[in-house]
Amino acid sequence: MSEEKSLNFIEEIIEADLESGKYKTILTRFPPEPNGYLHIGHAKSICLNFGLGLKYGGKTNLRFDDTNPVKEETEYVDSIKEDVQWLGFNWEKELYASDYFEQLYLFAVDLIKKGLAYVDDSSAEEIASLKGTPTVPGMDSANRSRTIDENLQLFAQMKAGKYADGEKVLRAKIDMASPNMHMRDPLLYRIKHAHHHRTGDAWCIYPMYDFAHGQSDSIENITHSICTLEFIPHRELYDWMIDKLEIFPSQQYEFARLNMTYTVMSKRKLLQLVTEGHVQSWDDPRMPTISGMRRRGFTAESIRTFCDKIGVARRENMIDFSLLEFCLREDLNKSALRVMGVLDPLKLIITNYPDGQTEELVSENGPDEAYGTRIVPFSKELWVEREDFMEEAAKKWFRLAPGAAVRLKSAYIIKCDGFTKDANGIVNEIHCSYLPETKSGHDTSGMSVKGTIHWVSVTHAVPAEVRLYERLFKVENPAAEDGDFKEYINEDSLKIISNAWVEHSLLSGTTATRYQFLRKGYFCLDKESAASKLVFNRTVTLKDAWSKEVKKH
RNA sequence: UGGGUUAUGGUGUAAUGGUAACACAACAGAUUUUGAUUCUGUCUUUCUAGGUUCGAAUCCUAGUAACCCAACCA
Repeated sequence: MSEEKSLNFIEEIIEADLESGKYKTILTRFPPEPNGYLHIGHAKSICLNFGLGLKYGGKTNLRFDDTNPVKEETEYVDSIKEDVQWLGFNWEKELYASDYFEQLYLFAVDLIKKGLAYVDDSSAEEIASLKGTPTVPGMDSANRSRTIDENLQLFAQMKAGKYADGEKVLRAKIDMASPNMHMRDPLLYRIKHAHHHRTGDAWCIYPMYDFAHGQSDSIENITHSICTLEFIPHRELYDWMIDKLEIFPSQQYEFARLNMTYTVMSKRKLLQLVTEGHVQSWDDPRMPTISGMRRRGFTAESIRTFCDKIGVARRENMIDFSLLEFCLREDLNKSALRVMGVLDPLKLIITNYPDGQTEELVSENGPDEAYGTRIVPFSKELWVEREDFMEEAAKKWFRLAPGAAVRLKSAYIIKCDGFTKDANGIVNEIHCSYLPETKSGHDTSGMSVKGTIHWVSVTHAVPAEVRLYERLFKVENPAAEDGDFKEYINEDSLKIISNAWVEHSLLSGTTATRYQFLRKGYFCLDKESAASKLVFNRTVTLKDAWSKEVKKH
């Protein structure tokens, strides 16, 4: 009651249904086809359906819409279950449309007996040409007037395997002149002599979406069947089936699917990215798949927050990728361990520091005291970030440059005295002197500097590979551009750094550990990482006011 | 004989006839041993034209634009 947040349109419907007594409790479902991996668009649907169940004390089923055996595989079933669980949701029942094949077959027989379905011998082409167009009414098939007995016999023979693929179909008898193309005698069953991932070879006829989905909802007593906008034209048929079959009246509601800038969101396109090698796999960290995002280091919490923030409505949308990044950073900032890692190393020598000496300095692990501290070794030679040094300081430059002073995080203030270059004219060493009285936590100097930089001790550092990811596409909406969407792929979306140095403490992490490399971004261990060779993914950068400053000039 | 759906700042989402608000983005500034975080502030909105009303984002009329529908896919 204290929650003032306004309801989305589906919540309004549910509250009205609960209040009127239409339902005592609600039952929703998340109904993926197991023909690919789940992506962030599915996450919106998952959060919606499971969220509604949770919010209103109802339940949510996970139902696999597995009515097309040639596209579906157990591998996908497994990944979908893993992804839903990872997102933090528990389903009431794990169900399959294929569980209902027998019941669905009986429904079809019922329809035939009622004179509302018939077997058609027409080819796919003939059916298409008789269908008409949106502006031209269709025409009846010659088989439309078959007797009920004949239809019953033919359908039984279809089931028995008497016919080859495509030889016959079962159609609903509705209205070939309907303005809704889906009502022009839609196909109910087609013949496919194919192996099904669950029913094996038990069936050679398979129900179409329109004869499986709504009926499955009804069998399960789903109260609110939520799908995306493109199914609006199917709703008339959905209702027709329930009416004619006289079964539980589930109701379909549609919302707008998620679109996000700089990525694509269709399984077909994502599949192409994988099969054509534009990315490595479905869980490539650049992919908008749940598994890709998980591997990249996204937290389930951040994805849930994102889905909550984008809302649920019925108009087309294009969400800024930056909103997702905002939700990610907001969550990671609360929990990521603060560590130091140098991605583009440049050697810094503290000329007045004793040779061979090591100090154990203390550095904080997290955003607040509760995270405690750890020891970070310090010595005469350090790796620092190459981009933290300029031969000639720019305006507003707070970092290293000849004559400039900076603080080494958790260590000392140092002053840059000079640098050397290699034979190619590339800077290879920076020479600095440190101020012993500026030791972190014990600073008695009263000095203050504008810049603080991260570092790792050369003799103590651990080598690591770091993978940096950029957006996968160069344009906001690749699907809407002229030509093939793949022309807009960002060829520089993956940058592999093989010579990074990180602090020793990173040897003890797991893939579940979230790190903030100070000043560089949020990172996590990749699944390919090993003790012998650490591999990190950059989940997301930190916001960077300096790079904006640079771009301005 | 076409039908359906949707229009609110740069992007999303609210406001259910009564002060157009919240978040992201952008832009300024303060704090900072992360140019991060945090904090403060600025910026821009009801598709168009009529109408009803004391009062319209909301109701009415007529337009306009975008998206969806003619797979033996889901």
